[in-house]
Amino acid sequence: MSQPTEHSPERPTGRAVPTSADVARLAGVSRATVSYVLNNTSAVRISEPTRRRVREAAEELGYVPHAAARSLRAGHSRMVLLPASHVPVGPLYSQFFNEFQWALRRLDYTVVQYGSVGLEGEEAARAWAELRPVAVVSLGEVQLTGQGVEILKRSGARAVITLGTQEVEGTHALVMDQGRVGEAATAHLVESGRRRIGVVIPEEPGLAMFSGPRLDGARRAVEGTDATVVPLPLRYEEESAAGLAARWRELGLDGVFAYNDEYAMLLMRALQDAGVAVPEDTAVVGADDLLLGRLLRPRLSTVRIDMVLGRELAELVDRAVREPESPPRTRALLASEVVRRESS
Amino acid sequence: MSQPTEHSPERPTGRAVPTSADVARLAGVSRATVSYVLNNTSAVRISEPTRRRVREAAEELGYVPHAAARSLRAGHSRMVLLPASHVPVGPLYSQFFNEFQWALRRLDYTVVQYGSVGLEGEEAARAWAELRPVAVVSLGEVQLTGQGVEILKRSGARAVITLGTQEVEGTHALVMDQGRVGEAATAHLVESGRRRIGVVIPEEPGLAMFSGPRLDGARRAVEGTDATVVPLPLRYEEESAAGLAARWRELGLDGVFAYNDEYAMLLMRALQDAGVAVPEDTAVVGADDLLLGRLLRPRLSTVRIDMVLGRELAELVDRAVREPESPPRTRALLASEVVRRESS
DNA sequence: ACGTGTCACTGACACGTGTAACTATCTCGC
DNA sequence: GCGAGATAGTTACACGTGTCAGTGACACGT
Repeated sequence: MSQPTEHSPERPTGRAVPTSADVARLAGVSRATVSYVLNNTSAVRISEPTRRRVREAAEELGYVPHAAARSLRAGHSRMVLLPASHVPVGPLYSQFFNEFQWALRRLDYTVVQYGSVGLEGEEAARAWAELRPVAVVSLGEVQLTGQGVEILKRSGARAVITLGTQEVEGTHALVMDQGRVGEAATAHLVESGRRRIGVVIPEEPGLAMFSGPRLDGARRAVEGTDATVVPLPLRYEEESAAGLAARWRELGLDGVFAYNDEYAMLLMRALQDAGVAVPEDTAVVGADDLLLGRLLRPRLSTVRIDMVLGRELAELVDRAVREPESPPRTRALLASEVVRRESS
Repeated sequence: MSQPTEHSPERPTGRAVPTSADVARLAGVSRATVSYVLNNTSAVRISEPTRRRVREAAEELGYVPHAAARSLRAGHSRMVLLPASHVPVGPLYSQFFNEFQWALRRLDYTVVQYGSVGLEGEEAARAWAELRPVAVVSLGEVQLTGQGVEILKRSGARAVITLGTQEVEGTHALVMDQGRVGEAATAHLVESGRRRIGVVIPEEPGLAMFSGPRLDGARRAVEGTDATVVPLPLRYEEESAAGLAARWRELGLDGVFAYNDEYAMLLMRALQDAGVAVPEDTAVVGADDLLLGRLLRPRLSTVRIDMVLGRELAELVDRAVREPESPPRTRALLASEVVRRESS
């Protein structure tokens, strides 16, 4: 609109985006030469003076290659696609994620997190396939179906890796066996003499994927014993916790696995305020081994979870890309270990 | 280097990825017709039977358009690029981020988070520019220079928006004035009669961007009063907090702004263990208003921060894209308010 | 004089898509 | 019988890049 001294009717932005042809023109060489120089193609020899002229021209024009055109021509990209997560994730996951990105970059992949909020199943798979990634690493928020995997593979993806709570047909699946977390926590409570054991189920959406298997694991742990398990819906709010604590005696519970440390802290405070002694009347166990859990009195017992290493996962991706014919393998993860402190 | 068994020169995957030409062949029409049908181009009329044949052919082949080719032809994309964050961020930020993504998708943009871990300044800008995004929203981890902004704009980006702690030349800048957080917290302490006020500075890397301005704000708050400010380096570990608490009497502090609620909880526990009464001997104020802070005894006083709304930011991006000639505006953010509880 | 080889490049094509310009066929008014 | 207009398509080009095959120019051995 009001740029001072621009009057070219062509481009609203004023000047066009420079291409390799512009660089070639300015350097007085052919476009092919430009490509050879800027990509350091070893099969072709270009004299040193020419190389310099090309580099200087590129610098002067501020030339940046067009990634889309490049990968169109090449027929493939080294892009690894990660559907962007929309679950509020903790620091544990955050650290894993950075490590993973860093490792992939080391292996010369381009990591792209693609926001597919609001898309589901097959539709999401199609949106991802449009980008022609060489690999897709789904972190479990979007449930990938066998159909979706087929779409991705047909679009040229050489590897589809899922990191979630269950196996997906046709993919390299890293299954985080959340059940073992619930099992370990509950077994610990049973061993320390508890008999009626509550299991907190967060009411927040998006966590069912974790809480379900954890509850199943808890049930497994009491099989063959005289202990029983009681599911306890809970919202992450003080009122909800207070309401639950008020019904505690009537529920007759003497132990609780509280999903994770945050819910455990919330519930433990509510119990104490309601006059329930921890651990005497009721033992409380969380999960994730957060630092904050150690600050409470009594100190919170927890389940420490060994997350998969980011570097390890990156190597798996790389191997899967290089050998796309190797059959997809499923691997179980999530070694977990009870850390007993004072609340149990 | 050492890939073991690569000897198929043509296509390792066996069958090729279907293109619109394949669809055209199967449907017995021209490629243009396929494009018109699949894009619902309104300017051209295609009969209903033909439309059906094309759609069925596309379905049968599992055709998915090639995003790179498409945006190459179109000359632009509706991609908004977000440099991926590698700061361990809290739930507050996480929520904002999801809202932002969702709102942008509503406006028909494609959100891509690009992992530029390990790249810096101009190099990072160049990597982003290769993707030819229509807008770049930098969330502050990577410091964008004026030079970098120039590269991006020359590559066709119609808007560069920075959300950070300081303004960047040539961009629409949303400046989160972290100083006001420190100022509000410290002013509150001064008003309640405290005179020697500690300000926690996390030693974790990546947080300096926030802690520095907060300290400055604290200093501003004591100007013209007889109160003083003492910086307190602290690692997010129990030992570090215990060490600091052990020196408390010798430091002679009677109030502390602990950077945020998590550090505040850590420090408050250490102080109590060291025999320092809160709030009688020392008042403690955190920031972020986490639920967990309300669980402690005494309940933690804090600074509630009104984050920018994701939807609001998305609309700003959209406006900037549609009117690229409008001059970049800088806006200050971060209204913050002290929530007094029991620890101060 | 001639084949062979090396050096330093250039010409031309292909990747997959969107769309402006064109064509062929049919209908209708007069 | 014939131009005008609608209908239903098709042909051809452009986007920016990588790379194969070719092309002069020159050197060298026989």
